[in-house]
Amino acid sequence: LKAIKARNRNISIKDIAEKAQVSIGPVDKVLHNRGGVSETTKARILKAIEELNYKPNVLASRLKSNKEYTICVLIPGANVGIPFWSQYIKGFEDAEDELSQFGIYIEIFYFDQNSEESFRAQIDAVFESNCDGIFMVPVFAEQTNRLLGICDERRIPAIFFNTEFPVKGNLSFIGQNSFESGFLAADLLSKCIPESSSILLANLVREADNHMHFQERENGFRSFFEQQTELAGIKVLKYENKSGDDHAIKQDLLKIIGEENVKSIFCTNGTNKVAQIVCEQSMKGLRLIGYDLIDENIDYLNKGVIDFLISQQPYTQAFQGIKLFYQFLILKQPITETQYLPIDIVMKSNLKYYGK
Amino acid sequence: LKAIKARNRNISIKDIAEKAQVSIGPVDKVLHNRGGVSETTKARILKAIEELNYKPNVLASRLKSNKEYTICVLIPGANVGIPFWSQYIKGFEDAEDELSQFGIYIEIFYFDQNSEESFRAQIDAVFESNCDGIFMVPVFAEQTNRLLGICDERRIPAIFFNTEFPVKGNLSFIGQNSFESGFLAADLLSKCIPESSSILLANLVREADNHMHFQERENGFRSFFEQQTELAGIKVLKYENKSGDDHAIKQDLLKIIGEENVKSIFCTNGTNKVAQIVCEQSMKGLRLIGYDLIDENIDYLNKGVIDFLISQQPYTQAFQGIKLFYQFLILKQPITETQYLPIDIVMKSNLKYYGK
DNA sequence: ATGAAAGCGCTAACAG
DNA sequence: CTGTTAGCGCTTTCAT
Repeated sequence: LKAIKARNRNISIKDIAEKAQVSIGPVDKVLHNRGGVSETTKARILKAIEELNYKPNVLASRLKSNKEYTICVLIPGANVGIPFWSQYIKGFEDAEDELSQFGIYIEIFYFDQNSEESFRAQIDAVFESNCDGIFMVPVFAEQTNRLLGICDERRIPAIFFNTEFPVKGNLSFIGQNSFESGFLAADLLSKCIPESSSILLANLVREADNHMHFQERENGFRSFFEQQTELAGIKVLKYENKSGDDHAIKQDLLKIIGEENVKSIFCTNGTNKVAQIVCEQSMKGLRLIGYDLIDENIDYLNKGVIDFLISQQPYTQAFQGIKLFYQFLILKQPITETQYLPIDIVMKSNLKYYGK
Repeated sequence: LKAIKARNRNISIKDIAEKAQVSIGPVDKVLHNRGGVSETTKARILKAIEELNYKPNVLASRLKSNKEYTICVLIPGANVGIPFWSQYIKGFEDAEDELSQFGIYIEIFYFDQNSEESFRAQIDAVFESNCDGIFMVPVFAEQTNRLLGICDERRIPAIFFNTEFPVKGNLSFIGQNSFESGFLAADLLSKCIPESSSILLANLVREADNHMHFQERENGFRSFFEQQTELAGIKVLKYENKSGDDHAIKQDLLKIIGEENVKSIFCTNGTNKVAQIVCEQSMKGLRLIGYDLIDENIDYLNKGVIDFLISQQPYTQAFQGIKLFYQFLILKQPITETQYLPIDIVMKSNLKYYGK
C-alpha cells in the first residue's frame, strides 16, 4: 500500500505559509475559518493548501488544543441491565476508550421509553450541558423535531441510532434496515417450512414508541413472498394484539395455530412472549424467528424454542456511531448518510459471538 | 462514562520527574528501558509512575518520534482479484488509512499458494525489508516454523490469520473457529431438512495447503448430530475426492444423490464445484451450504442454488489484525491470544452487507 | 548518571 | 490584517 504511504507526506502549515508567502498565523486562521485575513492572502493560502494537498496533523492539533468534546447519548433507560441495551453501553465504553485521546467523551442521558415527558426533560438536560454532538434514539417525534430545531440553531450535529426517523437535512442514521431484515427473515423461514403451510406473523407492540420499523419488518417479510411465485403454497396470517393482555394473546395464538396449518411464526416484536407460549405447549417442529438478543430470548434460543434471532448489532451501532462524531469533529469529514449495518442471523450455535 | 474521563488525567513525565525529584531525562530512559539510570533513582521513578498511574500520551510521543513501523503481510497471491481475497486488501487499506497517523504502514507480500518455494522466498523477502511485525497466512508448516524462529530471534511479533497454526509461544491468531462453523452449519441444515434424510458432506480439497480447518469443519458438523439424539433419522454421508477430476466428481456425486435420500449438502470446501453440478441438474429442494463469498459462490447464491454461505469475514480479519499491531507497537499492550470472529450466515437476502 | 534544551506540527494569544 | 511567540507532552542529543 505504498500509494497511501506516499500520500502522507509531511506537508505542514509551515510549508503552506512559505508557499503562500505569509507566516503561519494567517494560515491557521484560514484553516479554521476564523476570519481576519484579507481576501487576497486568503486566496493565496487556499491555493497553496490545495496544491500541496495539505492534510492537517490531527495528533499535533490535538496535542496543542486540548479541546474536549462531549457527545451526549440519549437512550431509553428503563431497560438498563438488559443485554440488548447493555451492549450499547459496552460500545460506548470502547469507543470512548479509543477516542478519549482525541478529547472525545461521552455522557449518557437515560429517558423512560414510555414517557414523552421524560424524553422532553432529558433533551433539555442535554442542551443544558455543553455538548458537541448528540447520538440518540428518536422515540417521540414531536420532541425529536424540537431537538432538531435547536441543533440546527446551535450547529450541533445529531445522529440517530436504533430507530429511523424521517427527516431531511444533513443527518445520519446508524442501525438496521428494517425492511430488509423482514425480507431476510422470510427468506430464511421459507427454507425451513413445508411447501404448503401457514406462517403466523405476530405483532404484539404495546409501547408508545415509534412503530415504524415493526411495520417495515412486516412489509419486508411480505414482500419476499410476493416475489416468490413458487412459494404460492405458503400463506401468511397476521395476528396483532396491542392490548398487553397476555392471557388473551395466548388464547388467540393457540386458537390460530390449532385451526390453521401454522408451521412457523415470525415476530416483528415481542418474540419472548410468543416463545413463552410456544414453550409451555412444547410444540415440536414449529419454527420461530424474532428479533433482539434480550435475556429471555437468549434463554429460549438455547432451549431450542426460538430458532433464529435477528441481531440489531447494538454494540456496533454504538461504537461506529461515536466514531462518526470523531470523523466529523476531529477529522472534519462530512457526516455520512444513513448507514445500515449487516443483518446477522443468530442461532444457538453462534450466539456466543453476539454479546453475552 | 465519567469514570473513564477522570482516569485520563494529564499526568505527564514532568509530573513524574517532579515527584521522583529528577529531571525528565532519566524518566524517559526508565520508561523505555534504555538503561543508564542508577538503581536508586530508577526505583524512585518507577514508584512515582506507579503512584501517579501514569499513562503515556501516545499523540505527543508519536508527534516527536516520527518513527515508522512497517507491518509485512504475507498472503496467497494467486487469488488476487477474487472478492474473498480482495476483501482482505480492503481491510488492510482501511487499517492503514486509520493508523498511518501513528506511523504504521503495510507492505504486502504475495506468494503462490501452491508453491512452498514461493512461500519460502517471500518469507526471505519479508526479513530483508525492515519489518516491525508480520501478519500472515501460515500455509506451509515447515517454512512457517522457520519464520517463527527468526521472529523469535529478532523479536518481531507475528500474527496469523485465516488459517490456524499449532504453536506455542506468545502468538495470536485471528479468524474463524472452524469447528464451530461446522457445528453451526449442521444446526442450520438440521432445521431445513426432512426428519429422516441424508446429508452429504463433500470435501474436494486438492490444494497443497493446510487442510486442518477443513477437517475441523467436518468434526464440528458431525459433532452437532452426535449431540442431538432426536435427529437420529439424519444420516451423514461423506464424499471425498482430491483428484481434481471434475468429471469423476460429478459422476460420483450424482450417483450418491440418486441412490441415497440426500436432501442437503455441506461443503467443507469447493462449494462452487458442487454448486455447479447441482445447478446443471436443477435439483429442486436440495439445500446447499458452504464457505466463502467468492464470485462463483455469490452467483450461485443469487440464483438460489446455494442456500447459505458461511463468511470468514476477511475484511474484519485484516482490519482487526492490523489493529492488534497498533495496540502492541504503539499502545504497548500485550498481544491478545487467539481471537475468533463471529460466524456469519450469508444468504441472498443479506449478501450485500458482506462485501460485494 | 543526570540535566538542559531543541523541536515534532499545531493553536491561540498578543504585538505590531 | 499579519507576524511572532509560547507551549501541548514527548524524544533525543549534548553538556555537565
